[in-house]
Amino acid sequence: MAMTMSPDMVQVALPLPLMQCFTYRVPPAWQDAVQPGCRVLVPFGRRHLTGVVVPEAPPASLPDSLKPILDVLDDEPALTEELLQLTRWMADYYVCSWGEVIRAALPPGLEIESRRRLYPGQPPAEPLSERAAAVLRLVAAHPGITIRRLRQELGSTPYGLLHRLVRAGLLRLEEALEAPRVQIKKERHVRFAPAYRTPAAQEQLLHRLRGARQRALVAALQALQLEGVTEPPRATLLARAGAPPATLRRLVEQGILELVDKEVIRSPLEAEPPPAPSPITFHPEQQAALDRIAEAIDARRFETFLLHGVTGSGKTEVYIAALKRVRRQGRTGIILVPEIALTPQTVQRFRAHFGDEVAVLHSRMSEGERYDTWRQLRTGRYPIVIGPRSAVLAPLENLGLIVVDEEHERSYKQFDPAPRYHARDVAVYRAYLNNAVCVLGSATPSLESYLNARRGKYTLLEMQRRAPTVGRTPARLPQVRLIDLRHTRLANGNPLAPPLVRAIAHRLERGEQVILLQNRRGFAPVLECTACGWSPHCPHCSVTLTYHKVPHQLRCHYCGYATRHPNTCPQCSAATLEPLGTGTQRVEEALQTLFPEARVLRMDLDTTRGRRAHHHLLSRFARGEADILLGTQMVAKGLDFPRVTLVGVVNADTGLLLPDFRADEHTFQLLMQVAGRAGRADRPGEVLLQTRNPDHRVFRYLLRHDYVALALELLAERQQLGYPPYTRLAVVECSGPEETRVQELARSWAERFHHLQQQTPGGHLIEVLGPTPALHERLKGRYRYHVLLKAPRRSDAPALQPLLRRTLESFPSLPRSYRLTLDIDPAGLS
DNA sequence: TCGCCATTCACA
DNA sequence: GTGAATGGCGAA
Repeated sequence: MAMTMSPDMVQVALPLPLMQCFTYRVPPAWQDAVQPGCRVLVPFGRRHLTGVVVPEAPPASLPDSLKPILDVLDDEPALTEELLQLTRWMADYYVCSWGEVIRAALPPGLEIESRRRLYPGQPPAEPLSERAAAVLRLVAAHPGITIRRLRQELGSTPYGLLHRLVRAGLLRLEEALEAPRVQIKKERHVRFAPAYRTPAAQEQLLHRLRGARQRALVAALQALQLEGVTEPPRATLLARAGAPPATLRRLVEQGILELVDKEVIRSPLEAEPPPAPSPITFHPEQQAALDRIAEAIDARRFETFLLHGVTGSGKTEVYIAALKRVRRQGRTGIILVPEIALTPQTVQRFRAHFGDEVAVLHSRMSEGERYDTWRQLRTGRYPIVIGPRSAVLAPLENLGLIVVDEEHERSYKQFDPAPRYHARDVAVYRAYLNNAVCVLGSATPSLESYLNARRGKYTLLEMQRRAPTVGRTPARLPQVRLIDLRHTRLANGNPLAPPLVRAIAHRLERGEQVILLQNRRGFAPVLECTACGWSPHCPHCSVTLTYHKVPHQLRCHYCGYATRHPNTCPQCSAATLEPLGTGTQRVEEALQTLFPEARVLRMDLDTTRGRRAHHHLLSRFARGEADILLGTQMVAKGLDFPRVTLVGVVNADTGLLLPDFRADEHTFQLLMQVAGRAGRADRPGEVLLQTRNPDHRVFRYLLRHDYVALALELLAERQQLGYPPYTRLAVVECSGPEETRVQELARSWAERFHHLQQQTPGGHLIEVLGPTPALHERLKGRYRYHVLLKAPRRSDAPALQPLLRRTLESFPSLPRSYRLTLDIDPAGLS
């Protein structure tokens, strides 16, 4: 990809789902400033949008006249050549627009766009149609309402009506550029003007000044100077001098003091200095793994390692040692962790070794903090970044290492807005582009990575022993036992069987801690009328409503719909609605009844809404302020708690019953991970699993901590049944408000794909399955149908994307509010 | 014939 | 993803 280009026109990628770039003329004034990777403001249709200049040649055929770029928004390119190359590859691989990928690589909130807003005009002189009156009411209620918002309220955009209302003077339509939501934050600082910078001049000044307040201000600035602060913030100086702003203004007017604007960096890292590093000693397995990685780093060779190490085997120490090696070469590193594991404790472990070379990115940061961190990464201020999925696109140059910790975690796969990328796979490709090393770490690797390792595409490094904690013997793996719920009569609604209750009581007596996993939030997932069998469903989604006891509500976990709990069954009027099944709230209630003295922390989506709630809960538990940590899968990740000696899984079968070919793999991974929380110091740990399927192979292998045996069995099965990682999948989802329409569109899409494939030399490489209704056929008021595409042989997989793209391009445009979304390598059959 | 809506296309 | 042109349909 050549970075040189004819300066009078450029290709611009726009953040829209359009599979093409657009060509713009560059006015002479901008020709020196415009470079690939720069953000530019361009006219597009009747709108203005922020796009990014990409290093592409203009197409052979162009419209007669090109529109000009209106502004260049960056002095330095926002994206390096390397990131342009990476995002380009992602757009090709994930079959989405380059502009959409670029948007994911830039901090949010920077976009400048034009918006059209509506304001009330003259009052209507004659009676209006119902619809026109509705529009005027909306605009009167929300002056400055956007057209998009109006469409949401009305269901469609009545452009004709709007224009007539504007012509009649009943409405005003204004188009304006919206400022970016984030900007560089500046703070006013004060300093002496050049003539007063010497001590002598300042002394003279103090004699000359008449006002006591003016003298106090000058004296305060002098004092601050002696403390080493030559340009204090304005607020600091005023507070110190006890002077009003007017005094300062007068001194500035007299040319004695100057005001300067300084950039302020909003940083989520606490001002506290990084902690002291604890010494690292390596056991032989760690050393061997590190030696292999170090060799590739020293050779500056691209290589991907799968670091398969049991919980507590010391994977983080290996990451740190590898990163040190990379830093000694002057190269940089990215550490990816699942969002949930991104606690201050994780960050502190890296800060202990790398000090303020470490930057953090995560979703709970404000847009301002993210923007500032991104800018500092871009300038090279931080050579190390630790963050979730999106950090794989961080603007670091000279990359030497990318670590993907807990690489099997599904949160690495982006779903909601395109690009639907898998951060692990992007990490491997980015490492390849940089001749860097990629380390994928996990106690229970994804079958994709494990197969890649067995095939030699990745280098497999095994660490099967727990590392000794300093000065102690290594902790043993916890003992896992099953509680067979088929033989245990549970009292109505009691989710905890006697053996688990006894085990909990035992730990409480000894002052040890317990973690309980119940992978469902709320009180009960279903409410059912015992008289007629009716249960409440979401009006927008094809799912039952979950009963939440606090607050007393029925809630949809897919769209957020909430309603009051009905007192009687709306179908038969009986007052016999009974909660079925178990959620975290029910377990919490049971614990409070059984152990009124125990201090229980519940951790699920409902108790971790706040910015730091997640961290607060975990650190309270770590400090011993609670005895039992109860929650959804988020209790499986995160910290080490040395006093936890019991892990209980209230319903280990949740997840096994999902209609997903990865159900067994995911259940095993989750249970292994939560089991690893037990007994990490020198106290032995115990894991109790409540199940109705004690003979299930997942439990069989779990009892023996035997990942490899399960992986081999699952791999053999996947190969036989034709599932990934032996085949490649893509899902095309068609969604919209009307079921028959959605189904029809999905069917014609499948036919078009099939048809195009037949015309392609080489024959039928890709199987087309469906359309079928999605697992939850209706979500948020939209019906969903899936077409599954499958490349049965890996050698045929590269045919998938070009065919998808061609189908997409040749498919007629969809009606408003109907959508097609493509998901390459889907994480689950949702 | 007008107003309303869904459909379709262009956007550089 | 959005704005605007197009054409069919029912009400006047």
